[in-house]
Amino acid sequence: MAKELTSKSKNYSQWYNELVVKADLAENSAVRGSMVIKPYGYAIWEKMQAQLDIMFKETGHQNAYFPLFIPKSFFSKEAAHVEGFAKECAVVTHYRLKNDENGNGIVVDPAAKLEEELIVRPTSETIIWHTYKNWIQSWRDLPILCNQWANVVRWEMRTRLFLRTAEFLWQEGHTAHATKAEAIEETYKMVNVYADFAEQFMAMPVIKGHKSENERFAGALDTLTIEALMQDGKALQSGTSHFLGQNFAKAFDVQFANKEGKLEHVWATSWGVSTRLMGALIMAHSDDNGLVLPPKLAPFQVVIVPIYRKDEQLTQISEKADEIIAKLKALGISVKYDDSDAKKPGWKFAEYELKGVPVRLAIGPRDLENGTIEVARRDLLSKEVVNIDGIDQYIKDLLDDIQKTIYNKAYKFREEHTTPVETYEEFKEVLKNKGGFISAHWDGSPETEQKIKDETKATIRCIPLDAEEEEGKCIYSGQPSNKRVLFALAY
RNA sequence: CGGGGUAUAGCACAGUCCGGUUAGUGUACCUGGUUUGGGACCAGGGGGUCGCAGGUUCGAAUCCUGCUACCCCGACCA
Repeated sequence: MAKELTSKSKNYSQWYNELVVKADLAENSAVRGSMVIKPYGYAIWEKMQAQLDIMFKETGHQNAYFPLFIPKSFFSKEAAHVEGFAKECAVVTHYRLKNDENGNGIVVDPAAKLEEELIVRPTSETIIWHTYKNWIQSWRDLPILCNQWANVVRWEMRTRLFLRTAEFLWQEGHTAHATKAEAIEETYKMVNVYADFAEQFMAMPVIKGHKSENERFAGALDTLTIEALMQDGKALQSGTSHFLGQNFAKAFDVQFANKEGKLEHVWATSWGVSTRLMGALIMAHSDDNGLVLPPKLAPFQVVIVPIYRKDEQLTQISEKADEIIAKLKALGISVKYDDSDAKKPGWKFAEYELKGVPVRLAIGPRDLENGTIEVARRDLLSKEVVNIDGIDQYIKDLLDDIQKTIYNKAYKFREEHTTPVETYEEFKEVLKNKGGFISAHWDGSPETEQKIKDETKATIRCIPLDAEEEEGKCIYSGQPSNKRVLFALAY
């Protein structure tokens, strides 16, 4: 990593890309804007998936799978939706290749043109609602609470590793309800699941809130979001939950017979989080030595590095290490023992710091003599020598403490970088010199938000769910406002 | 699509302005030895169509033309 780059550096994306690559998480692939997720990075994603999946099941959802390809005509059925996604779709037009007669290698066979083009899903509302039409006839068929783990493709003009790749992995929940109230309740329920996941597992504090009209999902009546603050003062939308009203039910003609025997359109929600969460995790916690992973999402929570000169020493150390590993595993702690002879201890120390392993244990001849072990924690970069008796419980407590400490650090950072302002001058000053969330009054009009965006690049990240009623004046127009909203520069 | 930049070993770069030995440095890699409590040291070794295609020239990584890819800044966005 270049020395002048730090986590506070203005060239944050460069620092981030360096870290991501060096931490062995991902790299850009041969295809523009898409990524290869390397094994260590994918292990983190699997941890996230596993936990989210548990939380979805706990809230009554089931997994299902829908097609990758969506007929083009499906997209035109919901006007706002097609408007939102038309500009960034990958389109399949042919189904066969052939050898070129002029010797130019393999070419697309013009004879194999598809009758109707297929869109590689940018999101699955359309294909799913097409399917739901066949699943729903009566109020007895509702609700439908499905989630899909899948990849989607959005042909973005500009991409950024993890945060905005052309192809990304995500989950998308799609639910169908008999009543408006039940659908709205579902929308809130899932944004709460996301917030709990972010805070309890990613150790990343988030603000729950409504998106403004300008930032709302294409086709939604309301979009709830969790917004996190990165260390460079920019905000990242980390998950969204949409109340879709009856828009998709009407577009795909999905009606059910209610208890009175009358036909009604179904109410819908959709919600999703993506591999962008990986980017959030990295950018929220990393320091100049590399990743800092919360213990609950680390592929392994503890690494043991033996320090030895001779093979006999390694044998003795390994015996001790095996005892410790057995004890730690009994407490549900994941451990890697790195007795590889290929690298020296110093190299391993640096490497596991880069990878963000929460706790590092080192055992050498000195420890064998004294009955001790060296314990280093990644979040504080501190280390101490402790007695080996009771080490298992000691590590368990330490992991809990690290999880909390990482969260508290991020929380403190966010509190220190959330600034209430009263005037537009103040707004611009804070935005330029301090960054972070800016809490300000807004008149509620899309025009005002657009003007502020044009002039400062800052957008309304959300209207917080817990915003207090408060008389005020819009910082831009001076019109009356009854609550503050959060502005920030965003990724 | 607009504006700027880059393309030379797995990676990071120098060399290009001002053409001229066998294209170089760091790192990584291979072999041997000494090392191992914070990214070791010594010695030896392998690895290059200098992005692609033309052109100028006795001679091109270097000059000219065209093309392509990537990066950064905008418009777009989970």
